[in-house]
Amino acid sequence: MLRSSPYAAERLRAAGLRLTRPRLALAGLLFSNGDRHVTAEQLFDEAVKTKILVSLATVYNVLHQFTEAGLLREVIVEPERSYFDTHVEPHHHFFCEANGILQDISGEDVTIKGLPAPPPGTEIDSVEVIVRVRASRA
Amino acid sequence: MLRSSPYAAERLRAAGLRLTRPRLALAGLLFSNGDRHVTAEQLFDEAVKTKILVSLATVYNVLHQFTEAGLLREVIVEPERSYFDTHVEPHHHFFCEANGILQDISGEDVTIKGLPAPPPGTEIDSVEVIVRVRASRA
DNA sequence: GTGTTTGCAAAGTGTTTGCAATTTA
DNA sequence: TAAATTGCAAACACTTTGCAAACAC
Repeated sequence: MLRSSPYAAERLRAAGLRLTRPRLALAGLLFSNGDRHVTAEQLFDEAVKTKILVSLATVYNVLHQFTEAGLLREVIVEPERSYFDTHVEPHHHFFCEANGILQDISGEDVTIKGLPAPPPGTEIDSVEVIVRVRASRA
Repeated sequence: MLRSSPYAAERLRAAGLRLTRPRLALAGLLFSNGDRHVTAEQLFDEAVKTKILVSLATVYNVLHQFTEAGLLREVIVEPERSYFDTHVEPHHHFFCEANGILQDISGEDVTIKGLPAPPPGTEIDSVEVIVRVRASRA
């Protein structure tokens, strides 16, 4: 039983992942509507609402499989929850703790100057800017 | 029973915190040796080694009390652990996941250009750069 | 003395895992 | 059919909490 957007199937195949019902369904939710930032729980709830039968454990598994396959990127902004971002190119984020909303900042527009060399014996893996915001009391 | 470095006592008093044995002992560990980045578990282990009797729960409580009092700053770089930084001024970090080591990057040397305005209705709380590094295969 | 803080153990939260049953290719 | 994946429930790691006893001021 393999039915979903052909686009999702495409991406999974390209990433070398088998086309299973949960993967196709979740890929459909994730990749059909522009850039998204979701937690496992959010995606699970969405799946349930959309009448997709998946277990929460599978949502976690799939999120990690997608991340390893380069289809997602994990964003760490809260100690108690992981966010997954469908935008995998280097870029930055606004994060509002009050409502848990992450928002992309294009990586190309931002320049960072004055970074020292990484500690001896290490090399830079990624550079990420997190701009924490709060509701303005205006 | 209140014995510890007078410096620690000083800071606690200034922050409006009662001078309790656990607080004084942990403040001694935290603030006597320049800037530090610790997890609750690390600080607890250190306390145990130093023959300081504190429960892990109290270490958590104290870390949060110190954070609220402005003596520490929480740094979020891993989903499964919180780090606490004795350096509370705005600054940035190198982080090596392989060994869990955080290292300060002075905030003054770094300039970030091209950040867009924060989302409508919000204002910037903090801007933090996290440079993830890995052991170089040199 | 009064209100705060501690420590313990239990509860909580988000996440991972073991394994039999199912499904993909 | 062989190998991979799923779902469930149990296990996990880290953190928080409830509450009686201990302590600071």
